[in-house]
Amino acid sequence: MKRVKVSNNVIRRLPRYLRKLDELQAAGINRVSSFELGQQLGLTPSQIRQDFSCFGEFGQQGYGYNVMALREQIASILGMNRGFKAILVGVGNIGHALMDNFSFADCGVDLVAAFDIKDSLVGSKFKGVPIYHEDEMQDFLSRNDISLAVLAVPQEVAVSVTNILAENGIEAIWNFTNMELTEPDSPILVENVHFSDSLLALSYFISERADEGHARTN
Amino acid sequence: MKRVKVSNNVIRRLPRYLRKLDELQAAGINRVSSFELGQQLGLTPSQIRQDFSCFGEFGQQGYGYNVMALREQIASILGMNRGFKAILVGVGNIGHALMDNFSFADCGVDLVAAFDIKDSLVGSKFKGVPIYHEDEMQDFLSRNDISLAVLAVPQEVAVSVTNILAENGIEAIWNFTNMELTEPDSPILVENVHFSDSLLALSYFISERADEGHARTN
DNA sequence: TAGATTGTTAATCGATTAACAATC
DNA sequence: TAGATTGTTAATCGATTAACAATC
Repeated sequence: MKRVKVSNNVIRRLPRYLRKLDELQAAGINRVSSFELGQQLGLTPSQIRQDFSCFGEFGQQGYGYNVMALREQIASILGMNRGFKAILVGVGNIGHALMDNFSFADCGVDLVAAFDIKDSLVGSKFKGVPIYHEDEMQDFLSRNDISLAVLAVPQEVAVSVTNILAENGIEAIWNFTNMELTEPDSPILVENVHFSDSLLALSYFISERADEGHARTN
Repeated sequence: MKRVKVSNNVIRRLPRYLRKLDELQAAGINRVSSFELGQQLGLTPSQIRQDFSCFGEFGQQGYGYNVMALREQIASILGMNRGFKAILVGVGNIGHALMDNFSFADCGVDLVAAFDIKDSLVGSKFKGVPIYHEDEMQDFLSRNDISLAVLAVPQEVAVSVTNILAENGIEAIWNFTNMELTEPDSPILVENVHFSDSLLALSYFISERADEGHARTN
């Protein structure tokens, strides 16, 4: 697989391609052109072909793309079949909701354990995932090859937990706390899920439309 | 306030400015330059000044920006003081986690009601927010000026609920289902929170680094 | 006043779009 | 073969960065 420097915009579109291809596959469609894909995703055919060409040649002239084959290529590019292992730190509401509703497996990620400090949780299993005490985390990490930590602890302890994770070889943090964890020198990858950023952007768009609508009636 | 067409990139940075300014304010800092702000956010001073200039002149030559004043300007741009009202549809794990952990008020949004079909929930209140039966939603919407719906229902009913919301004057949907709701012709604003897209992007970056690291050792 | 820093204009850089030869 | 559609190169467009006069 080619591994040239790919822009962030392209990478952020890959999961959207994947979802759409899954949808097409589920609908029994096994062939798609960049034109059709573009229409359904609101992108130009050019852009889609450019995006794919960052990683190789997946199509066929005069035909387009095989849905299943393209889906597998993109899954592979995203690292979905590398068997990355993850732990969940913090089994509060958000952590619990993730365990219950979110399919890590569908992303090719193996959630192997969860950690919390609450006695009522420690020792139990949820959907097959054991919940251990956070004191055991360091030991667990040293004995297992964990790439990823899902951080869903209270804000107050977010930074200290992050330090423990970083010291114990975690490569990436999927951050559900509202804390900015990215330290300039740290080699750890952080992907933030800032609910408020998302809601505020939406609030902006509602405001914008309200103002436009008002202007139009004047 | 100026309302020129502002690029999506700029809008997505506004909530980050807001968070950083809140942080500075909490730390008792009341003055900041574009240079300092840039350092802390990993942006260039130029970009920050360009971003702000889309909306007006908030700084002062030789001084920089007053943290509190700038914070209020950005809050206002984001529509945080417009008193937008929201309802939550679906009080499962995710919906419950949002009610419990997420501060709508901090985003200037007033969560006035939640809806579900579960008898054990209907009629109760959670953190002051009443939970009604989904059958009452249409009636509720007709009698209240609700801008925003937080969609946290099971995937199977996402589209049908969206239609009801659209027919009853909802302007925007904050979408926590993994369904693609954006219909080409629909005037409703949709902001998707796709957990899987976020995790898959992270998975890509871990893979990329692993490959690079491997290449480096060769 | 001298120093600092803005807002804005111009230059650069990167991403998207268009065009088209290659080819299934 | 003729039609369709790719992968890629060139053109365009937009976003970021640099520079600097204005001014606090």
